[in-house]
Amino acid sequence: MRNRASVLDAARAAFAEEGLDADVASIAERAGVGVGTVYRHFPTKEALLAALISDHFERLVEIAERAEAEGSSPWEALEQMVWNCARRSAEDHGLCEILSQPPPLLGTMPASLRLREVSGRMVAAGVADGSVRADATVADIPMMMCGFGKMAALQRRGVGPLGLDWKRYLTIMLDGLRAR
Amino acid sequence: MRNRASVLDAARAAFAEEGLDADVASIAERAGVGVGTVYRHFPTKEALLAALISDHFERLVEIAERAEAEGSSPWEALEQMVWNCARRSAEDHGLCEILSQPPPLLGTMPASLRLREVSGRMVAAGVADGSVRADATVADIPMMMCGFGKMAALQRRGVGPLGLDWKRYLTIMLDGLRAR
DNA sequence: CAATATATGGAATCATCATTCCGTTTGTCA
DNA sequence: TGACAAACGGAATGATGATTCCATATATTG
Repeated sequence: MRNRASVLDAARAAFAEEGLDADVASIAERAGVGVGTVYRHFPTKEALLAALISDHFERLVEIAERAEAEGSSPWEALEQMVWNCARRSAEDHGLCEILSQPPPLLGTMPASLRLREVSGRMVAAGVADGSVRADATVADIPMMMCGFGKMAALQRRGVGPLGLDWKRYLTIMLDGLRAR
Repeated sequence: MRNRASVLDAARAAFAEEGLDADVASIAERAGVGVGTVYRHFPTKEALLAALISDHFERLVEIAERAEAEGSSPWEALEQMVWNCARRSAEDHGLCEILSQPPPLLGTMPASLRLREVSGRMVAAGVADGSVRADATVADIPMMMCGFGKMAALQRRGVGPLGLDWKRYLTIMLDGLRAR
């Protein structure tokens, strides 16, 4: 029934605001249903999460493909992709936590593989082009995004007197990836 | 009684191997005592953790001070400090998690403040020297170490097909901090 | 409309942990 | 050695949260 959609929306909101440990009761409440209903549509909390993650990554793939097409140079494209993916993710606490704690399912998810493909092309183009450091690899991108997720999640939670700032983090990291 | 010491050691080992969520029962078991004994010596699990963290940070301060004294240039010193602190931390899963999830207590801990002081001097010297990017700040160091903690903790847990590697991470990050 | 199948709400169940309590053991001192 | 105190061990308690169950409500079908 269409309750499924409202559960999904509620979950998205709950995870975005409260992070991955938003409890199922809170999701049910937001959706205006009982917990039983949540479980009728999704076997476990994790399954619910997986549906959302997959969705989010589809969007990131779109962003990456657009950047690849629009970027006026390999470096421009890469930079645009990173910043846009980051901006899109930064508002969602839950997604940031996922980025920084890649669960096993993430690695095999179709959208994730496609994202890896696109960014792989971009890195390769940048290396060929001489704009990206010669030893760069596809793996550097998820690594960078993993760190981004951590910074964004912590910053969102207002943690510590340490000056955590995901924009600053990406600025430095991207400079580190650029060829000298 | 000297059980206090064995509890401390057991906790260090437990947190190092199992991460911060090692449970108190596991710590007690490792120490060969009952949970009651753990609580006789430390009011809460957090207090136990705080004792260990403080200890670890003392060591990091030493490492930093040595690097400052030995480094043949501000940049050398900074680099040496970062690599040595990282190496020293990398073996301890618990410490890595702490680095990547700076709890509030960390900010006010004396050793942490001293570490901030030392690294502040090093960054300032590097900027003055022209070897560190001009807009660098003390805050960049804990930020970098926070990311390091995340990478090391995930890598240790063998997470994902993503190529997480704290050495690679630091390499890129340090290049990002260096002046162009 | 009656009978059957499907969806719902939310209380009850289960598991996991930190923390507390108290009967027992070990150590000290006279 | 006997009595008191400090240190123990580990079962019991309390809290939190995912997941399960089932009585009830809603939709379908003949």
